[in-house]
Amino acid sequence: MNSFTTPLLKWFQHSKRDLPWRQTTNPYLIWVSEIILQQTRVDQGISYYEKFIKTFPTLAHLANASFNDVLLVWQGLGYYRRAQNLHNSAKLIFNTLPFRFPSTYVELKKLDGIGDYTAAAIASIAFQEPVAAIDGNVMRVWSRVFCLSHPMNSPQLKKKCSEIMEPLLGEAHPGDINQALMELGATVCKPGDPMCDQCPLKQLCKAHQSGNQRSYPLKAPKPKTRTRFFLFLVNLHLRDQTPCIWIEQRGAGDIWQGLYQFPMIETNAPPDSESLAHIEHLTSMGLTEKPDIQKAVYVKHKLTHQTLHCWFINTNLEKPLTESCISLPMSETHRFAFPRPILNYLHTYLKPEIESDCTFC
DNA sequence: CATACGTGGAA
DNA sequence: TTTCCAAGTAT
Repeated sequence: MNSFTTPLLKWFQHSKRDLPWRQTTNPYLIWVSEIILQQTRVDQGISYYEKFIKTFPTLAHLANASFNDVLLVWQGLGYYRRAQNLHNSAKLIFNTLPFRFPSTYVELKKLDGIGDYTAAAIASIAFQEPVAAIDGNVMRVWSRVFCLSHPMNSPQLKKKCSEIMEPLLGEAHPGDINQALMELGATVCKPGDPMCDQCPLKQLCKAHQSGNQRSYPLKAPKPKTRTRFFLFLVNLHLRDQTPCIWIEQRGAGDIWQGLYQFPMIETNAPPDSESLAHIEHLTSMGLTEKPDIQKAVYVKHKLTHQTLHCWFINTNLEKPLTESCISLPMSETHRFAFPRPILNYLHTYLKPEIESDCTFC
């Protein structure tokens, strides 16, 4: 037995958390959990996993669902391309006869949304294939154990981890070894304050022995961020005695692909007389009153690579801003997926307004 | 290979 | 308040 895997597996056996996806070996469910957990904390992912498998209990359910319904379940989780990829891959698997869930690393990796890590995770956990699942946790653990001097997320560090793990996975329990390393990274060998006293690998860890555990892994460079200014035109109106709002779907090539928003104007600077003049120009579209920026609701929303400055402006736009706008009854907003800032505005300002304003009763 | 892609909880 | 960052992938 290996000097790493023996203490690791023993520790995992009695220290692992009781997580919903650990109660199954169903590859479909393992797959769903792995996609949800990409760049996502376990705490945040659990409720989404529960909701997802309740809505789509089998691959057939997912394959036969509409993309809109998949996106709706994903609403609020972020990285929405994951939902698209999951749905596309489910349809592909389900419609390729004879129906069989891909069961090897190589087959899995061909699917949209499944890269090195996820292919190895599913192959090892659901099919016992001895392949290394290397995520951020695993890289942090090995980075400390061997004092590796490559920055986090660098291809070099990933390659190094792959070389370290290859001889460990051949004997038995590749799925448990992968999960044990991830669990160790998530609960003990944490980024900020590793709890080395509880670590099954402390005798083997070079960083701990030299007291340098906090110096590893080396930090990845900060991503550059760009700043954007969004003006959302909020228009509550009556259609057939029913309170409605205009919404439009976001397209490809930008954030929030496939989600819905209020008609929006993006400017290069915070709203000023120039941008308001631009909005005024929309008078031809039915805007009969100049929007008052002072009354706008302002929200700052930060993404990994962007800082969004959002203003929500009430308008009396009588026609859609573009051809693709939909006049949606307020009672139907729960059928569409919105980005977090839109959803927050909807629930904080629009829903209460409808309930309190008698003109909409 | 560097960069874009969300969100929310902890420090 | 700001910063960090979490079970990565696609391009």
